Amino acid sequence: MERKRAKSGEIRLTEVAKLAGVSPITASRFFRNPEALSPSKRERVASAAKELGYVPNLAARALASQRTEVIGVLIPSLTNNVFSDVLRGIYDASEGSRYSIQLANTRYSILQEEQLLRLFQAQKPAGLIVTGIDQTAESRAVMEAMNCPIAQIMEIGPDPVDMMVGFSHQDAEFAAVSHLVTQGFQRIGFVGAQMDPRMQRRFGGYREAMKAASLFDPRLIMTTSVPTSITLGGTLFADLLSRAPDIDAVSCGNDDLALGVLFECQRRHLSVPEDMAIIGFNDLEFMASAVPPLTSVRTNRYEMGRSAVTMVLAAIEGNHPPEPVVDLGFQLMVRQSSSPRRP
Amino acid sequence: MERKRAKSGEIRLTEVAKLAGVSPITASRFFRNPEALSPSKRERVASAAKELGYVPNLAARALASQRTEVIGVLIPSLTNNVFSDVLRGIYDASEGSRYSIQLANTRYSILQEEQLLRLFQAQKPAGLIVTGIDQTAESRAVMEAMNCPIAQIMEIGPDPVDMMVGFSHQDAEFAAVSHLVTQGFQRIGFVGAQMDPRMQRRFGGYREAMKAASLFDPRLIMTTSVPTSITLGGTLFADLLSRAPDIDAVSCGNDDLALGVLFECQRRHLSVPEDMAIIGFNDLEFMASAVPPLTSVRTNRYEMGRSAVTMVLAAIEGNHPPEPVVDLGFQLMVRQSSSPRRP
DNA sequence: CAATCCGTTGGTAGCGCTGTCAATGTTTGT
DNA sequence: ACAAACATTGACAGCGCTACCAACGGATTG
Repeated sequence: MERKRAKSGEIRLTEVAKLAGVSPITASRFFRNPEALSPSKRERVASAAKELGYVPNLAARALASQRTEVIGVLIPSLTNNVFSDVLRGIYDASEGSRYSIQLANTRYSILQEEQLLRLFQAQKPAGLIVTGIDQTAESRAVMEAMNCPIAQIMEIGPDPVDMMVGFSHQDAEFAAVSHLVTQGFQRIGFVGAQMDPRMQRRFGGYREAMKAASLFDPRLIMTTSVPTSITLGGTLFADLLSRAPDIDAVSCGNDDLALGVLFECQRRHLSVPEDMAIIGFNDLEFMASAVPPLTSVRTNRYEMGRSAVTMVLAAIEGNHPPEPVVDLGFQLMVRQSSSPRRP
Repeated sequence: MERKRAKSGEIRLTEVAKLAGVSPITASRFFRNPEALSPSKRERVASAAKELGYVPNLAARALASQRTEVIGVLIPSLTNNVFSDVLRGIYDASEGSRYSIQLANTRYSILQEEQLLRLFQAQKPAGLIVTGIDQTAESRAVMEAMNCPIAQIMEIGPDPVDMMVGFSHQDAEFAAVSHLVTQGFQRIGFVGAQMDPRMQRRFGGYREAMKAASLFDPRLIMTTSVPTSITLGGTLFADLLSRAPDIDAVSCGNDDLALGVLFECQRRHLSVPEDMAIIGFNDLEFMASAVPPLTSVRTNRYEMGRSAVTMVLAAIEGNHPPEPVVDLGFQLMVRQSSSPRRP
């Protein structure tokens, strides 16, 4: 008995080939590299596929070719606005390519990351994008064994697994705090939440800038490992104020915290920046439209996602970028909330 | 010559089986249904797999079993905070199950949705979650042909493709506007952006509530198809004010717009709610901590994502829920921004 | 005019796993 | 004690596609 449309009711490549009057392998080539066919056959296969409504079986393709067309992406949070921009860049850049994105959420846990990495291993992705540079030794080992291009994003540092796209959080925060110092502020507080590695590096930037200006005082620091939120910004700022009532500025580890601080200032009738200067980090959309507009450090999040995918895609094609570490930098967006202190 | 670790350097199931001294099929069963093995063999296979560091080949599994362990998810935006909550629910609920999430972004385009749906078709997902109820006829046909559980989320309506989890945007907005009416406001404006189907239904709720109170006036409406943002809220509100300077309240199609309106009020030194009441939609985190706290309609976004996955998972196991349409409702969160109008 | 090359096409043989069904032991009921 | 029911295991035959290599014809070359 002829074997035909055996189990599944799906159209197979063989059917298409038969209708087009070519061998299955020629039909197969049509879907992967149409230029290799003569125009006449190309035409025939195309119309046969359309007529039958053929949909290639990805599992069979992956099994036969020993590779997938999936790029794995590991991010630490789905809630944080920062990552939605990165993701948008990632999805945008992957569009049009044959590759699809497989997203996983580590929830800021390097152990979860390790586990997810092993899960990805089973999929043999064509490429990988991971957040940050603080993987466990085990995670690094898995990545190195994975034999596919890997981009670490959000930060840059020495010793990339493969490629990196990011910027120096420490330098960026250093610039932010130095700006406040230049504007004449002296008692500059720091408010931080979540305290993931990037937040810690930003805190490092704050510390170095304060020390460089001989203004460092541990009482000016208010951090927590609680996940960040706007409300939390207000709470932390309130705590900070009760400990150090003489602060004249706050550098916030991110923009959500900064907005929370602004609201708390409004609640206490502290004018910004006259009574309290505020600076945020990331330059989310609301920073410019807040009242007063809030100074922040713009980070190129969308571009980071885009570049990471572009680099991974190029590497898959064999074109590893000459320089594996790309620094996307940052821009200090000076706004009213950090206007110079009155003399 | 013996065929062994043929092309790829990967460990195969056969190797594990050999080391464990069982047949490949028994080893296979170990990974899918360990309870079916006798304790001794289970033990042997487990240790053999561990020793060799075996990772199952998902493509081969999918090909042989004619199904995948992927749940496809279609959402219209990665930027909108609303969807990050839904996504969090989706990812949280899928964790622990064997299923992984495949996310795709339609960018509010039903044509893009159609295309992505066809792309998903090729993957034969085990389940599908799509946003909204306004698919094209073509999309519906693809979904119906897909032969897997499908949940439509965010909204509810008649004629589900399979299952639905959501709430009535029209009823929710109706409740919001009725609340403003009850509080004594008369010239209630509406500000809307993006104008996707859900925003349009919310607008419908506004219109009905205003008509019911004999307060409807087309000059009170300011909408645009431009994607939503906080800044846009301010702009639209400014436009609205110049057209209808006598408005005493604004109902915003979402919270971002509401925050933009609040900022614009602050800029113009309009007190909220004395000069202008504000009400938002979704109850994002910042609504409660704004100054003054902003009234909003809480929607159960996280729960929506969770339920959708739970229902799809159950349906995959053959337990379709008795009631295919689940209404998660909404709660009016009354805060200071809609305090009663002075007599 | 033969030798060589290239572009195009097809045949064969798996890729690694699981569905099906039969075979084997093992317990239960009467 | 014997049949019947159950639990456990294995053999076989693909799942739909592509890598690899060979074959073919026509164009190009010396």
